Amino acid sequence: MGFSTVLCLVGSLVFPNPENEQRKTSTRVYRIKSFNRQIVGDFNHYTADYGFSGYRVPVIPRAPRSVRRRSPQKKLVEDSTISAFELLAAVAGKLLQESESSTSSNAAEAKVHPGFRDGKKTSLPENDKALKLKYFDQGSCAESAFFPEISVQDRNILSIVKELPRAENDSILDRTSALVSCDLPTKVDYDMKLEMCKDKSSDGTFPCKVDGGSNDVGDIYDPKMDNGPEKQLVDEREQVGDLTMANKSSVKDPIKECVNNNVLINSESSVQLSLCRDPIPGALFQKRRNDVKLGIRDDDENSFGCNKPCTKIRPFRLQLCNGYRRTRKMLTSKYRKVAPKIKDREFYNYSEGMKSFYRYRKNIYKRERFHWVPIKKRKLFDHSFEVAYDQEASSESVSNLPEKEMRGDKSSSASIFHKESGLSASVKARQKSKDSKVKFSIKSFRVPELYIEVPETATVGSLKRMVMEAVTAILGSGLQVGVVLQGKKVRDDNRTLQQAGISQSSNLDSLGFALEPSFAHVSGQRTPKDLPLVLRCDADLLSSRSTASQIFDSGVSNASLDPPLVMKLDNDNSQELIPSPKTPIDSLKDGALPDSKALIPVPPMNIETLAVVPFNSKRKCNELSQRRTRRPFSVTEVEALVEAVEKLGTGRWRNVKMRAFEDADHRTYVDLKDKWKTLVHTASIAPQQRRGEPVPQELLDRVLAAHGYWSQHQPKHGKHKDEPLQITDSPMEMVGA
DNA sequence: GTTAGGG
DNA sequence: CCCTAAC
Repeated sequence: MGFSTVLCLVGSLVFPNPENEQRKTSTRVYRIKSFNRQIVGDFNHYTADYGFSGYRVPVIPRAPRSVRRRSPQKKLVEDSTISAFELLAAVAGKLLQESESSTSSNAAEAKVHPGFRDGKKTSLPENDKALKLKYFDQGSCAESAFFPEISVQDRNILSIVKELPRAENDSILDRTSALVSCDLPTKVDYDMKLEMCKDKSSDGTFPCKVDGGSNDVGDIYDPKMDNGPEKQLVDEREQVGDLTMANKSSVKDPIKECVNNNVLINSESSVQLSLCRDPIPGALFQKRRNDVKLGIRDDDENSFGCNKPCTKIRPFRLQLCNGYRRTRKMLTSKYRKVAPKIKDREFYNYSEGMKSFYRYRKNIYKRERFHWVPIKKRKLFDHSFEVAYDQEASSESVSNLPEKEMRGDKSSSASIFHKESGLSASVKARQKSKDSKVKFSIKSFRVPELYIEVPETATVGSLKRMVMEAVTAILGSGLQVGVVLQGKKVRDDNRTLQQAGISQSSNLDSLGFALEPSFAHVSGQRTPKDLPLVLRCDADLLSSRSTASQIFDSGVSNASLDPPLVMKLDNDNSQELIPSPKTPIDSLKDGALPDSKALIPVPPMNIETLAVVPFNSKRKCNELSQRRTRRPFSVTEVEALVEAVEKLGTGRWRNVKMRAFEDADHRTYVDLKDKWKTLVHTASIAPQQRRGEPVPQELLDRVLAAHGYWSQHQPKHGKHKDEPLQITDSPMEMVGA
């Protein structure tokens, strides 16, 4: 059937909170939360290739989204800013509605329209694009609003903007300029900028973007680029030129082909497409508290409804590994909960936080564990997933789906954010009772999370460039699609959807698609051995979670946890655009984008700075590692354990290990001890209360018998080291008799 | 490095 | 499984 897509690039930036500019640190960390695109596709039930190249699908207009749905905005420190955004949102929404009927199905072809004001910029894309604007404010949960299909032609928006007080304009402008826009959306953005920049006298000029058609990547505004904005613009355009080109070709490919060929999509093309063709973007504006040194993922708050308003910060660390990737391990809410305690500690030092993190994790996990309600945002801590249930998105997707049939259909949407990789995907899955097909509506993909650290004195323009660089690097390095089902990564590409559990009857809400960076050299670092390598150092963390060790018989394993890219800009002279032929990012992608002319204001010394992985140097790798993957004991193992304990007793786990689990590297004696503990518990409870793979009652009986016996004979504490052997045959005989 | 226990 | 105190 037809394969249509709704593309939406969402760019998010974390802005420092101006109010808290008290910190001496001249560095700011920007977190690019996401660049999303939406894809709607229809997949054959039996195709488990996941090779659908949604990116190639033609862009279709998105249906308008009601602005009313926006959740109430939280009070911001900067009311003006809020107002501005709200205003924009409102306007956008209005425009959207108005233009709803005029949407075209092919976004690729943007029409040129005469400027609507002052004869300024003239080309205005006509296509409707969806503008998703996420707005994160300090201390508040993420507020998001979708502005579907904004008709650029509508000049009302312009007028309104223009009427805003200068302060507001500036705010808007700043934020707006931060948008990574493409295509049509860019136009809108641009026009607004033009209007606003009239009043801006000192910030330089706004580069006038030359309309390049639908493939524009969007301009990057650099207020400091007085001396050559145009040139900069050109460079930037060139930078993405190849990407755009690549896109074109792929875009034209009928989706059908991609879908039916069962061929994995060229990740690069996909990436490029997402980068260049994504219509528009939105921006996530987030504020960070500067007074808190330990950052905590803001998303966490959403998950737990935390009331703390100032914990927008999140822990992060920089890592130098062919591109600074951040090992993202402990970004869970517990972590946040302890923020108050560690707020004054070293910025990158989370040792304390980690402790707390672990301490709290369990409770939180318990709380979340069995809840799968459609809350706004939810996470699967065990897998570092953030699952968001976006009603808006859902409704939007539904209303925009090409097939009208979808309307009224019971559909659910859920997005899963892979915290470790920074990639996420929102999926809207619907089941079609006929044809044994499962329809997926991939609402969005996220590029890996980016952490960019720049000095406060850096210019917005430099920041933008860095973001662009980072994104380009990620995209250029290639991406691969991952399928996550219920927190587990489906790795077996040969499985059918049915086999993988992705079927009509399955809970598709828990299905997610993730874009995973696929750095060649990184992948080469993957641990060859099939070890329970959960505990690894930063370098390995890059992909440790993706190693084969995680692949289980079922073909499903925990999702990989790839850290995000991290960029750091420490140079106060960042204003000076330093053509960096070999920036960290460049080295990262290394060849991926040989033609890139990106400018990265990161001097060599900064590279070294980056090389220093804050966490790394101060903590043990294990501290950052994730909990080992759960490896349930098999009946065979239990049997071996029982037998060993029967003979050795319950106080010599090391011996038990050597005796019965010598070759089981993944079973430590502590594990055995713990298992015995649970076995005893299991044996003592009612069978109905037992979970997991059932252990033969016979074994459980032996467990109880041995436990009872050794409890009395206390072979523990090295009482009689040799007794076990001596009584090897007596204990069980006694008990069993 | 091991154990024992609490989490 | 994790974490730690106490060997």
